[in-house]
Amino acid sequence: MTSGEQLEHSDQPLDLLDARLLLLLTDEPRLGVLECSRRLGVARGTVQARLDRLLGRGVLTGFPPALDLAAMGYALTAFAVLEIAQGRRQGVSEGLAAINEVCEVHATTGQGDLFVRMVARSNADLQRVIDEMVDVPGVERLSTSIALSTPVPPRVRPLLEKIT
Amino acid sequence: MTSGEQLEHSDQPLDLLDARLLLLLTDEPRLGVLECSRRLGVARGTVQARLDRLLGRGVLTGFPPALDLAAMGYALTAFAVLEIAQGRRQGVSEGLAAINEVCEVHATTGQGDLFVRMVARSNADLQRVIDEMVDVPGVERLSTSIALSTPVPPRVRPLLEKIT
DNA sequence: TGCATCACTATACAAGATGTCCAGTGATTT
DNA sequence: AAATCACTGGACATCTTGTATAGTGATGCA
Repeated sequence: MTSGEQLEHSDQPLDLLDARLLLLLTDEPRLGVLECSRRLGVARGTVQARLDRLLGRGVLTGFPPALDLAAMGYALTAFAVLEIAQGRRQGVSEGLAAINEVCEVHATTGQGDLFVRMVARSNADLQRVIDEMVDVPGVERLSTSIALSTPVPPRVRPLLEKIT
Repeated sequence: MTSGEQLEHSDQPLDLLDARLLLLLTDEPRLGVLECSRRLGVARGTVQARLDRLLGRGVLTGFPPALDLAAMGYALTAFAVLEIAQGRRQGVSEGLAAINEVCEVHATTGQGDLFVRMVARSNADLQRVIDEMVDVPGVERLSTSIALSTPVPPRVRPLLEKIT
């Protein structure tokens, strides 16, 4: 009876309903399928199908718990740019991955070869983490900077709102 | 009858059960409270109480949907280090926050003043995003590097496993 | 030593959600 | 015109949730 979304299915990865659903789940991630369907004004089966499709396509990869590292005792977040010996990226990456406090590593263009995000409990602890990184075979130069504040915390919301 | 965790409550932010619970939810985030209690071998009420406590303390901040930006059409991730005019951090941060493709901004020590993570659909699109950033009043210098690969994707698992 | 407190177990019950069907409808494709 | 597709709306049994309560062992404190 109702209906009326714009259905230019596939090709365009996300349509309006997908975006609204993801936005809803972004704001209240523990909502069940039924509650989502009520809020969006569509049938439950539709929400279920959309979620399945998003998961299947790999757009939605899951609902991991978001942890506040600071609240867990990791007061510091720091970034490191490192230059590595030619052809050692694989090995260095593995070495970095073995360090617990290393939260993220990217290979980048530009002067630095690898870019690392890490956390530490204190300055002394950060020193220890840095030392561990320097000790990884293949690491030639490492420069660190500490995050003083985070004016824009990690977000995807604006990209979804753009669709809406 | 059973029991036997180490209960050195509070002070230590996370105990063994907390860590195991968070690890479980990291791996299978859509598990319900009941299923978690079964897997962990504790009573449902215990899991419920732990989750409430973690949420209350702010260690667990929620279960946001994890989106694969690449699958959403944002093929590129890039980082920018920018230097800004003295005393303009607030304003610049707001300007950056207004750009949809800006996913994260940190103020850092070291040469650059702000560090930005952003995404784009293509090289041309990235150019557009960079131009928008340069146009933010107060931005004096901007250098960009593109993420070629991500040897270590964002993770907190190792920090939890350390507790276990 | 003795009592209060705390975290946990174990169980219960009503209310609600989920997984899974299916028939029906309108729009799009062929 | 027929087939296809996404969606609606309803139904059903089964499972989960929110909430409560009594009982147990360990810890803390007077």
